[in-house]
Amino acid sequence: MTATTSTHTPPASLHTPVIGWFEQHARDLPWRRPEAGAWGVMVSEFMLQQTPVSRVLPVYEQWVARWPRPADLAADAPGEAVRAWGRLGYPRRALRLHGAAQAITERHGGDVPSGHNQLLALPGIGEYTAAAVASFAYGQRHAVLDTNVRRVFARAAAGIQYPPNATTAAERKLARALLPEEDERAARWAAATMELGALVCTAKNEDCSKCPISGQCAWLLAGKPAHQGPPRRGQTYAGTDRQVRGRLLAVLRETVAPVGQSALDAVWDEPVQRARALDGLVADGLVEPLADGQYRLPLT
DNA sequence: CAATCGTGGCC
DNA sequence: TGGCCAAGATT
Repeated sequence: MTATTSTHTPPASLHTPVIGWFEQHARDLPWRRPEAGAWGVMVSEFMLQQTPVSRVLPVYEQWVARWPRPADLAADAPGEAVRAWGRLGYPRRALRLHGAAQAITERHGGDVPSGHNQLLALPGIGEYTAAAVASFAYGQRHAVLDTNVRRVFARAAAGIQYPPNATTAAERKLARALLPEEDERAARWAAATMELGALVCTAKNEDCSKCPISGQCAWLLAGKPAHQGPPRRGQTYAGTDRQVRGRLLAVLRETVAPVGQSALDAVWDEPVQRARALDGLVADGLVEPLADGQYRLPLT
């Protein structure tokens, strides 16, 4: 067997330019500052799930000021988390973050756990977020596969414009193979590839002239062929239950006092869909029905 | 595995 | 104008 070590040696030819670019161009985001701590990192990761940085920034500042430790959030009502979530979208994330804070308080002495499996066991934390917190907050070596990193790898390594709709085993394998050996450098690499995807190797209007690895990008070298596979599923919104749920919850966020049926009926004229949406919010624990027929954000 | 789950800005 | 996209998780 030919003893080429290259197969098992992480490509420093990629690491060095990408990490170097990151050191020059990384945004100064509050959750990247040392004072953010693991809790700040975790709060930011929940908020950043499917929501742009620009919209997260002000809400993040309010959250960590109001609830500086997991126990502070755990001691407050889940409805307060939903209210403070504001218009970030996907409000179940607020509920799950509150639940995660409770679990951290009860099971981990109030400190965000550092183990990948411990993180995975918390509500609202999946494969990506567990790896992100372990990597960014604790400097561990994990493959951090978010939409940005997946796109960068799809282009640079696979030579295609967009990654598959769902993360594949091949992507995980590739991400692990590309991981630098040393923990801190691996964590740096994770943040750097993510930032590269967010700022340069974007979904649309990518700027290859600013890319530190354009000379090694399989997609660019192939002439940037257009996306082939199945169309990436667009998300309709107007007229859906999601829109109705959003309107209902917006009413409930405005006031601490319980809200009557009539105030909720005013947000949507179709009664069947309106009732279904409200039932869904109650089932999700986002809304609490009271005995007198009124509704409010959950106190417990 | 595919559907569901918010919201707003941009080209 | 409207489809597309944004640091996913859950069922």
